[in-house]
Amino acid sequence: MNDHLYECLSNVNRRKILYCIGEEEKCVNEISECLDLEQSLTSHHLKDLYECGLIEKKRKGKRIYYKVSEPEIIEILEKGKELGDRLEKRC
Amino acid sequence: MNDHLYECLSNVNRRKILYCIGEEEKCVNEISECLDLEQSLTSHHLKDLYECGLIEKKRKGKRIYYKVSEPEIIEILEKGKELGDRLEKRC
DNA sequence: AATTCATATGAACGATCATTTATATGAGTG
DNA sequence: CACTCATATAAATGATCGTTCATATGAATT
Repeated sequence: MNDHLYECLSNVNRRKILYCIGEEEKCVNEISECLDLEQSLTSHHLKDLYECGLIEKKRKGKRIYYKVSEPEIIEILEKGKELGDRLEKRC
Repeated sequence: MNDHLYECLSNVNRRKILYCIGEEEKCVNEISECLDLEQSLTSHHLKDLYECGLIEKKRKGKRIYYKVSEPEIIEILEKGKELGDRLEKRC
């Protein structure tokens, strides 16, 4: 998984998580609810994102809060999304 | 495969192909040799890239030349690479 | 039209991935 | 200390992906 950024970004749920915590940090439950994903699945994806260095975590009491470590990733995602949309419309 | 750009970019050989034909258009054999990939594997990846809209093809005699359709993709790849490197060094 | 060169395609297979289920860890609370 | 809340992890499974091998297509050449 940790080979390259783009492998980590290839999964739509991981991209959604990045968008979701891009605005403000959130705990695992919030992310799960926000994206309607099972808690354990969210945890798995958070692990991948964390090992890739894309997100940071911080414990506050029982909860663990995650946030994007490099805000630039959101810009890259946006650029990719724009390009993707443009390519689709072409066909 | 055609769901989203990032799924197409997740494979390292496809990314290499994009870099390879980013500078100037090349035929399949040239791409194969350039990246040391089997011809059929190259063709498979070219098909994926083509269906994603990332590349264009043009026949000249026996050969088929491929080029990047949206040069912006190279910039996005570069940005991703820079970010990926930065994230790795952090650890 | 048969042959050759360039590329594409299809089937097969192992490898990796995404998801679910069940369970473990670990911090706070009564 | 027992309990519960929040999160993590491990095992299992089906799905998808990357690659290889064999073969097909299609254009040029003889």
